[in-house]
Amino acid sequence: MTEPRRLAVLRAIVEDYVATQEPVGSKALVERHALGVSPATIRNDMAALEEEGLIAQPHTSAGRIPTDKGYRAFVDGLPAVRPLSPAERRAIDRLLGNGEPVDLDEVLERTVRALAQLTHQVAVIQYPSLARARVRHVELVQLAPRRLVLVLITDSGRVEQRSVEIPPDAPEVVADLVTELRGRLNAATASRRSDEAVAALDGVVATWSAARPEDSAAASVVAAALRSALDATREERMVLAGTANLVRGAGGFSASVAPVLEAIEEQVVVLRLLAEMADDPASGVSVRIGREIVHSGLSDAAVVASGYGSGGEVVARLGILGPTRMDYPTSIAAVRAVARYLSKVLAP
Amino acid sequence: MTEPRRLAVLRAIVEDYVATQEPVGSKALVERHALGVSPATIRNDMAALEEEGLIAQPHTSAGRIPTDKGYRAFVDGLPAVRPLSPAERRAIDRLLGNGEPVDLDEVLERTVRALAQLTHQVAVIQYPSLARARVRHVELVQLAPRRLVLVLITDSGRVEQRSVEIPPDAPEVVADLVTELRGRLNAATASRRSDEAVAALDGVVATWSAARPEDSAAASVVAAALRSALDATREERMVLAGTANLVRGAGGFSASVAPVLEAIEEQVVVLRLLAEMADDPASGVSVRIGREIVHSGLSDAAVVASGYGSGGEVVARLGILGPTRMDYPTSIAAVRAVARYLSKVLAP
DNA sequence: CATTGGCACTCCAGACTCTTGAGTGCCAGG
DNA sequence: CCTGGCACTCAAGAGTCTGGAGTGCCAATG
Repeated sequence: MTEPRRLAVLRAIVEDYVATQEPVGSKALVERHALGVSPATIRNDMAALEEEGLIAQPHTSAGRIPTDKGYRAFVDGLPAVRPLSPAERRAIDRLLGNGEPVDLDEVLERTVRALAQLTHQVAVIQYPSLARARVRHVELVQLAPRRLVLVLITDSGRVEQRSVEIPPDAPEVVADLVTELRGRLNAATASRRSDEAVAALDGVVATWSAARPEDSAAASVVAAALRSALDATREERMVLAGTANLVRGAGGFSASVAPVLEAIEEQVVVLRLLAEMADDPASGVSVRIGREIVHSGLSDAAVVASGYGSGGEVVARLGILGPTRMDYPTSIAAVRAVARYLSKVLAP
Repeated sequence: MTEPRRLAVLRAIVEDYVATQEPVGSKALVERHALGVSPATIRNDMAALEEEGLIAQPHTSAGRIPTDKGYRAFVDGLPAVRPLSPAERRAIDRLLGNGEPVDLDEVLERTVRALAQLTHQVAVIQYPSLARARVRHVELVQLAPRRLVLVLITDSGRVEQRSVEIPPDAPEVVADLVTELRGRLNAATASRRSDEAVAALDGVVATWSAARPEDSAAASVVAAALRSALDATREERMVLAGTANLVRGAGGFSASVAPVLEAIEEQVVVLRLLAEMADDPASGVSVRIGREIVHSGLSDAAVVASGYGSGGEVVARLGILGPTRMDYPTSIAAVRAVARYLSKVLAP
């Protein structure tokens, strides 16, 4: 029983099971794959694979299906990243190539839809994390006597907004106060990273309160809003597409899809999951399978993810989520390709 | 066969069917509702109701289920908007009451989640339409020699952003150019409604090109971005929650939920649907049931929607989407309550 | 004339059985 | 180490049966 053949058998089992969604037996295996040995031999290999916990049978005398561990061995044993087929390449071009991208939101929106369509899974893209981004400009605009809106622009082009309500016990703000406050905030935070900018805020409030004590309340609520906006640049957001794919191939998940949908709606879960996945240095892609995902509702899901970012630096992550029984080679290739595309588009 | 009793029978059928999800027969009906007549009488009524197309039997010798038309009659015959139960009121307070709303995005996000939880359906909130909003401020910030970001702030607090790329054959822009362009754009558009502002833009580009012909290319791409942002204030966006509810009560939809999920992901469909629903003046809520919705994938869905807006003026709509077999009284009450809540919160 | 009890009829759902076929493990022989 | 053969297992599907819920119709009744 040669060692390499056993892996070939595992690979064949995974491929057939992914394709047919049915337990695969020894006879079917030798028919569909040129393994050069008889079914009996395959049975011996299967027994060994089952011994190792890589495959299992749903019931006695049924074919075998891969376990999480089996998928893991399959993925780790993949020779290299499969290049995209011409059809896939065309599909990417078609989905992403045309039209002028008008802003970050739209680029991500379009890209996530493309990824979902390519892989037939749920696609997720995390917004570029801006912990390293620098403050470019702070805009403060008055909408009503007691109502302002604050807009934070970072050098990566992300825009955060906060509405500010002046408390009723403080005096109403007037235009030149807004102007001056805006000036001071910009002076204090411009070109700073968000953590530095937050630190500088206290000083602004202090000197302001000393100079114009009657308006200290207004200054502090505005500062609080700015602090919140700065914090948000470190906080994560995401965009999502392809939810319908979850129920489409209805047999995808063994149990119900409800817990999966719930986990997805609870975006925090997905973001945390993406964050804790470290990419394989060779392929740039990481894979989590079944029980490797700690979250309870996702125990029969798998995630394929990759970092992306401008200039080689990973600023955020994207990926797909689907049943463990998914086409890993295709998914990995698609995620990798889309991550590269997005990195290129976002490069300044 | 008195006319009012027939409506009572219809109401009872709808209620039982919604509760049990099973066809309801004459005997079960008299047991669960105090109708004061015998099953045989009910059967006569049922025959009449079926004659009118309000109910139907899945097969001969099964109980009856309401048709779309039956639900419609049921909804139209509802005595009045059911007041919220104390439990529901508490739930709304709990879900929406606490915490300072920091900005529009977050208010809508939180509200839509609450609505989904209250009704156990998919909830949708359309962003406030800003066709009537006025330009408050246009900000133009330079990120790189050929890269700008443009931010549009309206007096309703909505913020739109566009990134602007200066074409490589035009000269790079310098700081004072940005400043001057920003000034001219603000002068031309401030306090204008978006359609007026769009109209004024051409003038800006024209005078600018005359004054500084070498930078006319930069001016026109910036103007295009601003025009796009202004257009977007009229275009619709929406926020969504509760997708998991679609599959939760798995028997909800007769066929698969896949087409419904697809329609929802195609947000345009939902937005168009919301837009074409006119609220009943009495309750402020409108209902579309089954085939009344033209979209093919939604033929066994129902939508309960309501407008909301600050100061009595409807600026946008919100609603829920679920199977035709839904608890209309509760849904209508919840949609109404949440719409009122949101109107109050957004009131300046 | 609406209402009611009775009755014959229909038909789905679930339980039960049977059969089939794919698949397995093991063993003895190459 | 591979292979063919053989006995064994078991889920899935096809039939069959039966109970019960439900209906429509009709004659009787207040």
